[in-house]
Amino acid sequence: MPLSSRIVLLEPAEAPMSIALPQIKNLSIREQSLDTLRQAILSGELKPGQALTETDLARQLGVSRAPIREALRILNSEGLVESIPYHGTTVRRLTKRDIEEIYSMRSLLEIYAIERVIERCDEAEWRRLRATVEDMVKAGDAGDLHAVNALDRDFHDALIEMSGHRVLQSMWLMVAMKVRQVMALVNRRNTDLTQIARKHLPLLDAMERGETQRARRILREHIATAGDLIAEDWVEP
Amino acid sequence: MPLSSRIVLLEPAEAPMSIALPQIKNLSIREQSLDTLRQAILSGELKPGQALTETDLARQLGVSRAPIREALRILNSEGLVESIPYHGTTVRRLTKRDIEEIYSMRSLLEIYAIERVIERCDEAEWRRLRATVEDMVKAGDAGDLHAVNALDRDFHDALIEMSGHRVLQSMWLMVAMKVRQVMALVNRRNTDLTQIARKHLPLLDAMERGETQRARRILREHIATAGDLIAEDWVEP
DNA sequence: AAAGCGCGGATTGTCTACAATCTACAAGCC
DNA sequence: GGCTTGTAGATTGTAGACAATCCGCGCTTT
Repeated sequence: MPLSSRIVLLEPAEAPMSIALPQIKNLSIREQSLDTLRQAILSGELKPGQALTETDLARQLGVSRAPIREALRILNSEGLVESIPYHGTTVRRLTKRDIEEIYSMRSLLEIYAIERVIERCDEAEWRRLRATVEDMVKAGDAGDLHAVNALDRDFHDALIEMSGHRVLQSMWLMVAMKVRQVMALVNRRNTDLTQIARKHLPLLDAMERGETQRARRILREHIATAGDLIAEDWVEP
Repeated sequence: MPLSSRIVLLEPAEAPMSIALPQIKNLSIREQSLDTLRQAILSGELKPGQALTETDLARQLGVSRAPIREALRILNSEGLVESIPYHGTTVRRLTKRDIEEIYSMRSLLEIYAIERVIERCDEAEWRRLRATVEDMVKAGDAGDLHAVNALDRDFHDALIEMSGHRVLQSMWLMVAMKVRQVMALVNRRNTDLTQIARKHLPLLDAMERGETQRARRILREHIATAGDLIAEDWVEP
């Protein structure tokens, strides 16, 4: 038996094997169901108002009701679904007011985040942000809607993460999920991709120069116009 | 049998019987367990780090594990407990950093709330707020710690509710729970009750006069000093 | 003596069956 | 006919049993 190789495996920080080998994670059925359902709601696959019957979900996913129920309770406290005792669970409906509130909360949280980021961000992180925006611009020029969306999410998530505020981050998670859901439900017909991507440049400039007030103003308008555009032609059920 | 009385009961809107008869609410065991556990955590009865074993809880409450598990999942996504797969659930620990973050988030949310309240509050609501503060002052003078706490909560909850922003309200709920927990865990030795109660008066004045900037400053300092005082002599486990 | 090995106890994860409750619709009564 | 009342079907709520996993302890092996 090659003892040497075993010893290497036991050495804690010798070789960076964690990079080569992907983490093996045996997620519980509850977590898998949760992820699946959440993803389906955020992608718009499960539409607001749609009924989520425990028995049906369990049969579709090939599991029992217990883990499904626990997943639904979690989704309920995340505000993505609504449950009525002995009646059922449905994907939560979104009104125009909801959308306005979601975007105003997003504005509040994100502006607070960039104030903190401006104070504590270092050179490496600025480069990381700038690289993301540059990729976004490229994707916009190439007309790759999917990539622009993903990079836009990355950018704003990174902003929040860099704030180093975990409570803020958990609140952001809630709001960001709703934003994703809204974005998936609205049919963006006249969206100029290159425009969206390039809008991030002045924000990043202002932040990097430490011009807090200007950064605040740009971000506030950025989010407000986005929210207003969506809320405007939102069709209530 | 007195038939007449039965007829009265059957009349829908004749007599205001809904006032006489209290609503009967059959809360599920899950909800009852959830309320019980949450209350125990917020009151400090269940201390951070304490293990919450499903079997034990089920036996203590005289129910099965299923509803307990669902309650624990909800508490987990509320951030009050922490679960590790196949290992157990514990009351979430609070670090000094947590407390700083909680109070800074409270400040952010509540300042945003009063900005909205100043714009849209009407005469009756100002009276309601003022009455609460006056009661608080009285309770403070009487040295009734419990009453001051309850009225303080009422006051700040009312502010949030008056903002008419439901998403803000749901975020507030999360933060306010943590604040309650912290307040219950810290031993306030040198708290001047009359001082605390009277501190609300200038805030209310500034708001009622529409002096937004001044109201912001007062509230920010009010919350910051409270948070700093607690964070200062917080003993980490 | 120290590093692997396996075993037992404790805890969580999942499944199945059964009970409680709600909605809607049909039957009965005035 | 309109209102109450009862019943059927569907759905959620709860219970109890079993499986999977983790942890620590003592044992073996080198």
